[in-house]
Formats: sequence, C-alpha cells, structure tokens
Amino acid sequence: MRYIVRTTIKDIAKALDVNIGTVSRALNDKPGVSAELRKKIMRKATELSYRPNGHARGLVTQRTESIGLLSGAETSTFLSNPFYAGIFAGIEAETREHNYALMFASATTESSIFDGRLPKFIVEHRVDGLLIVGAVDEAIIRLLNESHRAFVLVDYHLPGEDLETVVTNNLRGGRSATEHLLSLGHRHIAFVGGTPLDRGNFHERLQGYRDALESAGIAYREELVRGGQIVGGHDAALDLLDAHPEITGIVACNDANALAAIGALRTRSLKVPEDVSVIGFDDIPAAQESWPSLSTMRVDKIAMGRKAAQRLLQKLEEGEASAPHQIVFPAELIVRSSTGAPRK
Amino acid sequence: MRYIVRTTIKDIAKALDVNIGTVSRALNDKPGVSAELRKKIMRKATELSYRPNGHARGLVTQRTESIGLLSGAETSTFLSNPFYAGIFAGIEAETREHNYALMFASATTESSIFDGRLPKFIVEHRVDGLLIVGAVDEAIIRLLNESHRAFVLVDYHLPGEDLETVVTNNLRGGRSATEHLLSLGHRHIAFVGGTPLDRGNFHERLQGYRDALESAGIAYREELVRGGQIVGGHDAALDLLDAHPEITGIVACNDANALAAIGALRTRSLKVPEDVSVIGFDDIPAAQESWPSLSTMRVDKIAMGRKAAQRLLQKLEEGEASAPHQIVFPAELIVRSSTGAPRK
DNA sequence: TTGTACGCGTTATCAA
DNA sequence: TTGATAACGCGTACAA
Repeated sequence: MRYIVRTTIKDIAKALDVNIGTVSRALNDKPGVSAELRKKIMRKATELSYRPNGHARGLVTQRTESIGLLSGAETSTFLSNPFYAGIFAGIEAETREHNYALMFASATTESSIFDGRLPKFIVEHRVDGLLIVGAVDEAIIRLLNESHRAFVLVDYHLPGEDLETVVTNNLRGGRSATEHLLSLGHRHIAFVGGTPLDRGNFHERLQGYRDALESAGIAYREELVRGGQIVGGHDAALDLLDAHPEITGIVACNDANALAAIGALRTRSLKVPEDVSVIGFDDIPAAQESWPSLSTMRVDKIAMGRKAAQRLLQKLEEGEASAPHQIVFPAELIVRSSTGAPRK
Repeated sequence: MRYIVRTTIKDIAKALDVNIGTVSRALNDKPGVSAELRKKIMRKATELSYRPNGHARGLVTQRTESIGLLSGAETSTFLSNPFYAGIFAGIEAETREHNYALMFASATTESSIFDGRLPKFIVEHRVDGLLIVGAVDEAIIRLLNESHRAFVLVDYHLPGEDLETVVTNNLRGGRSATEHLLSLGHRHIAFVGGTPLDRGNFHERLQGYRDALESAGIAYREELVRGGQIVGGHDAALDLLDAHPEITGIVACNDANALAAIGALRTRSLKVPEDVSVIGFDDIPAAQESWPSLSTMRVDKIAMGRKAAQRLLQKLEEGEASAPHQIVFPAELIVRSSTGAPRK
C-alpha cells in the first residue's frame, strides 16, 4: 500500500546535478563536501522532504537503529503491572531521546525457544539489541547470549551468570521494610504474597525480611509467611490473621499484595494501621491514592528503564569489548499512613 | 554490533548448486519449483538456520510487515491507564498472530507536526500502517491522511471526518449508566470528572447522562456536573457533596474518577452505596478489586484493540480501495456493589 | 573536493 | 522448471 513516490538521494543528486555519493556524504555529515555544496544539498533535501530509507540504509550498515522490548509476561499482565509500565516508560523516553525506534513483543514461556515462536523482530534481526523485562525462559536468554546478541536484563537476573543486568536491591529493600515495622515496635510480623517465593525478586525480599528479624533477635517463623498470587494476597492474609491473631504487622511482597491484604483486614473489620500495619514494595501509583495511603519501598522505575536503555545503547556502541555491568537500584522507604505503632 | 555472519539465500543456493531465484521462489511458496527441489531447499534452509533479511526484502517489496502503535498521551500516562493498556494488549495479540511486528511511540501534542518530532518509524516509513490510540493532534492526523498513510483511530475520532475508527458507544453508555441509577430510584444524580468535558469521550458520556435525565423527566442541573482530572475527581466530588447534600447518586466519567469519588465520600464518612451510589465507566481491573466493588459500564478493550488491528491489516491488503469503517463498540452495564437504592 | 561503481540480500522479470 | 540479472536506496572505498 504505497501511493507516494518518496524522494531518494538520487532525486536530490539529479536536481542539483551532483553525484549521489556527494549527496550521501552531505546528508550524513561526513567530510569531503564543500560547505557551500553541503548547504545546497541540505536545502534541496528539505525542499523535496527527503527521508532516508531505513531498509536501504540498514542493508548496508547492518544496523536498524531500533531496539526491542521483550516482556517476560503476557502483554496484558505486563502492562497492567504498574512496575513494568514504569520501566517501559523509562525505556521509551531514553530510546526516543537517542533517536532509536522501539519494538515491543512478549516472550511467554510457552513460546519456547523455537524460532517460529520467538518474536519476529528478534528472529529476523530487525533490532540492534534487546531489553528483556522480567523473568523470561532461561533457554531464550542462553540462546541470545550464545548467538552474541546484545541485550540487557531488567528486573531479572540469572544467578551466577555474568550478564548485563539492571535490578532492584530487593534484599536490602525487604530488610528496610521490615526494619521500619520493627522500629515502630512490632514484634509479630508476617510476610504475604509472591509467586514464586523460592527464587527471584520476592524470594530476595523475603530473605531481607528474615535478615531484619534475625538482626532484631526475633525468631523467623515459617508459619507467618504466605506466598500466593495477587488476588491470593487477600486469602493468604485472611488465613494468616485467623491462625495468628497476634500479628500486628504485615510486610507484603509488593504493593498489589499489600492492597489485597488491606482488603482482607477490612473483611475482618481490622483497622489499618491501628490494628495491623501494612507495608508494600514498589510504590505504584495506587499506593498513594489508596485509603489508607500505603507505606512502601519506592523503586525508581523510570530511572531503571532509562538506565537499562542507556546501557544497551552503550553496548551497541562499544561492541563486544563492553564488559557486562550489574546495576543495582536502591529501594527507598516511603512512610505513609498504613503503618503505625502496634496495638497494645 | 554484528558478530555472526547470517546465512543468505545465496549460501543455500551455493550449497545446493541452484540459483538464488529458485531458492527465493521455494522459500516463499511461489510456483515454479519442483516439489522435490523445494523440499531439498527447505531442508537446507533449516539446516543452515536461514532467516530472511527484512531490510533486503523490504527494499524490494516496499513493505515492512510491521505496524506502529501511536499513543496520543505521554507514555507513562498511556500505560498507566488500564483502558489503554487493554487496547494495547489486544493490538499486540492480533498483530503477533498475523506475524506482524509492533513498534511503539507516543505523539504528544508538544511534538507538533514537525517531522523531526514525529516518531522515527513514521517519518522513515518503517511501518506499513498506524494504530493511533487516544486523542492526538488533529494536524498529525490530517498530515497522515493527506500523505495517504494507512491508519486507524482507536478511541478517538474527528467529528465529521470519514476516517477509519474504532470507538466506544459513549453516548449510549453514559445513558445506560444513568438509567441504572434512575431505575434504582435515584433522582439527584451528579456527574463527576473528565477533562475535557466539552468534546471527546467524556463529553459524549455526559451527553448520555443528560439524555437519560431528560427521558426520565428530570431537569438537567449544570451545578451537579463537575469536570476535573482523576485526582481532582476526589475534590470535585467533595465540592459537589458539600454544596448539594441531596445527591444520592454519582455517575463518573470513568472508573478512576469513580474510585476517587468513593474516596471523597469516605472522607465525608458517607457510605457506598447506602448513602450514595457510584457508577463508573470502562471496567478496569481495579473496579472489581476495589471495596466496595464498582458498578460500571464494561468496554471490551482487548476486542477493541484486536478489531482495530484487524481493520488496519485489512486496509493494508485492500489498498486504497478500502472504504473507511466506523466501528462502534457497545458498553455493557456491570452491576456490582457500589450502587443500590437511594437512602430514604 | 567530487565522481564512479560496487555491494548489501532480496524479489521479480525475462530468457532459456 | 530453472537460471540469469536487473532493480530496490544507500554507504563507501577508490579513482579522478
């Protein structure tokens, strides 16, 4: 479906009676063109509203000047997660500022590593590099790595592998969240939500929770920990509260689960924070808008996205020489109204 | 940054001692190749893990087999709007299933129509067509239309223009929402939220509200209508409630504003729905998860996104001949627990 | 400083 | 059915 004949460097060359090589050099700011002629060419280019043809250029330069964002989760899940949405926004901003185009696709686990199921833009090399956000199939990452494709993992890492990553300091964050409750005087603190809980981000946050308890001289009680999906956060909290009425504080694996837990407390007519304090993780927009507003560990999602994109673009410039960085973003304690002193 | 020499049809041709033309035909399922040779070529292709080069192909076919998603809002605003996120997901699904790649960019108003500020993939014709989601600068739409680019407007339309659009039936939806409250016995019904309110979706929903009142023989009172941003939905509702304590029902321009209004009611210690009923619009995930769960007008966002992508792809196939469709999706009343009979 | 010409990988047209 | 070859638009090494 093409109606319009686009102008090419050939047209410009013809109009000015110069050679296409000269036009190409002028347009690309390359040396070897007199200032005068260069100006004339530029003027003619805008006059004819010339736009470079990405295909032709890519064919010779072997570069696309676009990068791909690969989601580890199903698209709707990915986008409806405010954490990932923030990272996406950061990536988009940085990408645009560097005049790269951005492609999007999701690589769900079912899609396996068979090429046909991998996003088209990866298979067909239509991007110079990849930003992989969230947990994707290890096999895919290995495949990409072995075929020397440039990529950066965001909010995910393969323990023990020396890959380019941008992640949150979950361990310290989980610890800080717990310490906040401890400092308020809480002693019976539960941990809710998170799947999986035996590895990944939530595991690290849980580990931070354990560390904080230990440092405070409080025994870790496995029965005060309940994993589960977001909606399950509600049920998990109900279970816990019914079985362990001594609980006065809850550390949630993320804000969504924290909000679900607050819903559960409401079901039991328990007040937040008078009866039970709740702290989340991520600082999604809803944390501020909810009632009561949610104390949480803030992660600068935009900055993470931007940083990841920066690293990728740098990698693309430096080429193979570039040594992998592992960048860790801190989580900052934000105290709002869902946490307070424990009930007497 | 290329480390690997990709195999081309030339390699396959050489390996099998046939001509590249033959290889091309075989690989593209074109006639003119013996079944036997075709099979041999296919086998060799997988053996050498051949991947077509999009640039080379695009250069000759003038097609990219990718489409662009253009957001009318700033990326973070766009993504954090569950309505748009749903549409995005629908678009992505449909696009992937048709084996098209998807590019993303936002066209905020400040970016004006100067080419340099338009997303790269549009300027450089790196997509075959565009899905424009939400309100973008009219000048951009005109520009695209005049240059005969293929595009579909989603959740937006230019009144009076015969463009390809996929929108929600806001008028009827606003009417249904209001009628729901009327049928419960409410007589003092306010309308909150929405910017702008003098045009676009929210205007149409407001119009539906007016129509419903009129049909019920209830005078429209301008003082019961308050526009405003989402966060402002809270303040708008507070204003209204303080000035007009007779209000027993609220129609919100969308779910986000409805939830904000509920927050406002809580601030005034008014119960939902016992004291005041609230109904939203869109049926975002939070509508179901909130407390009380929100009655709303459901819009099938995924289906809208899919439909829009379908139309675009069809347009691309049919070419100029394709007459613009204006597709209108209904909004379905979902009754949850935020609406009930008015207080006595 | 400017021009020439080749090649990037593919499709398509024509001839064999 | 198969082969040869000319585009497609651009960048660039080399020649002038």
